Amino acid sequence: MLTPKRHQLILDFIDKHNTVTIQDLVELTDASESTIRRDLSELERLEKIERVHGGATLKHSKNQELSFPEKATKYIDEKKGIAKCAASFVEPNECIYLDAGTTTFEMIPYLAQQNVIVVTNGLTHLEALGRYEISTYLLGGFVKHNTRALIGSGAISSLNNYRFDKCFLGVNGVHEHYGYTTPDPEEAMIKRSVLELAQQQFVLADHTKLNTISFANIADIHQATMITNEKVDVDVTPFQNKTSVKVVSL
Amino acid sequence: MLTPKRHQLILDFIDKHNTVTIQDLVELTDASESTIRRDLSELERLEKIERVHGGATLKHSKNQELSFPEKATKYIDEKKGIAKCAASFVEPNECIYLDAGTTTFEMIPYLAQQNVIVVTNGLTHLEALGRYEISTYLLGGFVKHNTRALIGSGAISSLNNYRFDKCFLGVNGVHEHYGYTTPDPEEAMIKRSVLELAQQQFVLADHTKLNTISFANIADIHQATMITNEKVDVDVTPFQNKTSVKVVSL
DNA sequence: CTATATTTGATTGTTTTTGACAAAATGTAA
DNA sequence: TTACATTTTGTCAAAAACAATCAAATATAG
Repeated sequence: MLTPKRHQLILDFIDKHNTVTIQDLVELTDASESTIRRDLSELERLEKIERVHGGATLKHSKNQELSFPEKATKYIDEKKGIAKCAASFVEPNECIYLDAGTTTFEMIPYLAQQNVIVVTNGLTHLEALGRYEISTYLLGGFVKHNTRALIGSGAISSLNNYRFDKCFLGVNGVHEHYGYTTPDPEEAMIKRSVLELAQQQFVLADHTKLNTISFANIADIHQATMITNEKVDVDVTPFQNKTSVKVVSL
Repeated sequence: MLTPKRHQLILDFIDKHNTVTIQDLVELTDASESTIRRDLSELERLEKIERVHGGATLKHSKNQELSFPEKATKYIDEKKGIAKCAASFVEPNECIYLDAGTTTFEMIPYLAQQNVIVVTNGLTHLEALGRYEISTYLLGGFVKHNTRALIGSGAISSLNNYRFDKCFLGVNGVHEHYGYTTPDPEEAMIKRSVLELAQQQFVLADHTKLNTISFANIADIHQATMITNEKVDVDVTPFQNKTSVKVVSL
């Protein structure tokens, strides 16, 4: 059977049943498991379906980035350590920018007694900021519901109302050559603008982000101080040659 | 059976019956207790359900969050009626402004299928707007933590990025001579700006607001269509002489 | 036709999922 | 409270599914 025909059969089956197992498809197409696996990989690459252990399902629209609760529990201790270190740079009465994201979120408790003013694009931060009675300004813009962040031209133009003593950004990738990266170009643009508006720049990145590259470039390594945590299998010296790096040990 | 399919079955069952026991799910899915437990843990982590001893239930907040706890119980039926009426003015594909507040909040479910774009300064609206997958823009500005609204110069300047087909405002007072009023001058200023940026203006005011005066003036009666509910002890004819009034009967 | 490139199915070792079981925790009834 | 039954958690080994590799089969080009 021709490959396109097989692919069509697979897509039709999934459309009809929502899910499908490899075995179903072996019977349906009379091809081997290997072939079906290859087909599924290909169809996933084309974003037509979503592979799951044992088969495939209809694609969810929002699987590009993990939504908030999913991320939140991963590496939480690392994040807390990094956040605590980051917060130690904040001085009383400063105006700081807190990026949306789980690591920056963990900074909030440490900001409570500092009488700082916080500007953020992260909707998830608001409740905690309110609880600690921290003066907060929110960027405007389009509401990205899955990550609960504000993006778009509205956010960028809101930014021009503010200047920051320090900014604290989360990123998805840190790479010696490709710099700081994140999946969403819109968010990258905001982070880039923030970097320009702050006197001092900090990037918070746990060890899983090091030496990985995401789609959209934010800035070069040297444009911010990087705060990360130590891990035996990751060598931070290449980064240290390019920018100031703070390594947190748990 | 594939994991996502099992998860879906579990969620469907809980949606239908509100609660479920592990045994129910073992029978339903033909999986072992261990697997079901793992599924429930995972679904709880994703905040889809709530685990209880012996099984799982609908997530508490899911229903609660649709209407907020304190104010929302007061005159909630009146507000819902007014909100439904207000929403009936919204046409598909329009851009509308939804003011912060409990009455405007109740409009959200009725907007779901209309493919509208919503601009708002109400942080409490965001979760519901997200759940109904409504395109949302948020004003920027200072976060007033107690009412969870955005105010200040940042909010005003954000507004200039937008124009609205219709705006829906909440008010605290409606008076024949003193017009629409609200306690906070900052919020009044925002409402006033919004009125100017919209083609059509609506004010939502249940009967308790009629003939009362609050501190800060927003606009004259005639500058918006008023949507209210009927009550024997309030005479709406003075208002009807000055502006268009829609009276909702429960 | 031969040579080359592509697709396919089988095999390998590795990873993930699963079900079973024991120990700990929790709920219940006396 | 204690005693008892049920449920939960954590661990482990078996089973299923996986990615990677390779050689045979098939298709394509010259």
